[in-house]
Amino acid sequence: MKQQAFVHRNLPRLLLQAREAVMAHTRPSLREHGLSDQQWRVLRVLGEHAHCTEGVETGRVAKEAFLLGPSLTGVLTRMERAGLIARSRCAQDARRTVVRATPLGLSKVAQLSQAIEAHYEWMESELGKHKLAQLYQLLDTVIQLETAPMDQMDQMDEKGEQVQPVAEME
Amino acid sequence: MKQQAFVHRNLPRLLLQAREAVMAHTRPSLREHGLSDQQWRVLRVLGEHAHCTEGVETGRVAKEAFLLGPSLTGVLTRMERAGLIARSRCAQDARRTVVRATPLGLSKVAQLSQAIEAHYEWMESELGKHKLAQLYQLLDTVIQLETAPMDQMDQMDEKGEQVQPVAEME
DNA sequence: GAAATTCATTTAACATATTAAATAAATTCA
DNA sequence: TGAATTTATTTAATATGTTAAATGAATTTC
Repeated sequence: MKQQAFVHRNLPRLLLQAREAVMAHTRPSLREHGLSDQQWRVLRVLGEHAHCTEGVETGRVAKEAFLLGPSLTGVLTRMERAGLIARSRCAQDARRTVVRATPLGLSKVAQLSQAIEAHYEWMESELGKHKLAQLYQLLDTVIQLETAPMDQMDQMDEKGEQVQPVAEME
Repeated sequence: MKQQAFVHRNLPRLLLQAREAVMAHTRPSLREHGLSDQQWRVLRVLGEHAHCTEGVETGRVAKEAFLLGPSLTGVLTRMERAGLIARSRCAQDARRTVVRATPLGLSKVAQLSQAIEAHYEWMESELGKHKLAQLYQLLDTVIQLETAPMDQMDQMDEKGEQVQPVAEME
């Protein structure tokens, strides 16, 4: 008889598939603008901090774009080469690097934001506002549950650091 | 006033975070066994087809492990070097390569399956059976919705091929 | 105030992802 | 049958992910 090692669904795989399914919609638009997924994530973060005229520290960008430092370094190098962003040293603390989007980068944020927002409207109409909100909440719950569970408190440092990504690629 | 480009949550980011949060639990066990995320996905697939004594075609492995062909080639090379799997040519169709897990690989599947199953039990007890099932269903719905939407039928080939991953990296 | 420590980022080495092109075998068709 | 096409996989080139180590600057400590 057939062995049945797993009685549950494969949750990481489901989450990955769902992410890919959603991104499959957005990706063509990104590519038309010559952006990789990661470059878009960085641009989006910079757009959210467009009021910071001095720029955003790379550490913050990494956290909010969900990228690891070494990955971000390469991404920023290519984005700088493409004229999407500009890097400079932080005046107060010379250890830090600050990044800001160029006008070209900002214009891409504006255009793509609109397209992506339209996609959300479509999802909402197809899926229903309630179900989408329900999904958001369930994901929040899972993240919270797995990120700081009781039986792992001892493994956490005092600051309750966020778990950083360990898997991804484009 | 502050610009508010996005009124919705960032769904791809939420899905990525949730996946990372879940994997953060499993990953230490994988690493103890010297496995990368991708290697585990391959082993899990092979474990699910352990009754196929001849092995599984790499095309099928790629689909079920959610890896692209070129990535799988490298992963299998390293897994073969580590003694986890064995490759051979398909007798019927010499274009195909078939893979099977070695006893070492199978033993890792058995051990890790148990640990992962325990994790699901824990999640179920923390989150509730109902909510977990609800999450599964919502993810299925999103995947189905985004994978074969009405306004994109023209972009699909006749066979309704599954969307393959475009983003990831361990 | 100089040595030790901490902190932010980058570099280095290797694994994986992505796209396009190349190989090689099977199938179709003239 | 033999050329053209299709199918399965690999190779190649480049981008990103991951870990550890290195670099450089700020902070602490004595």
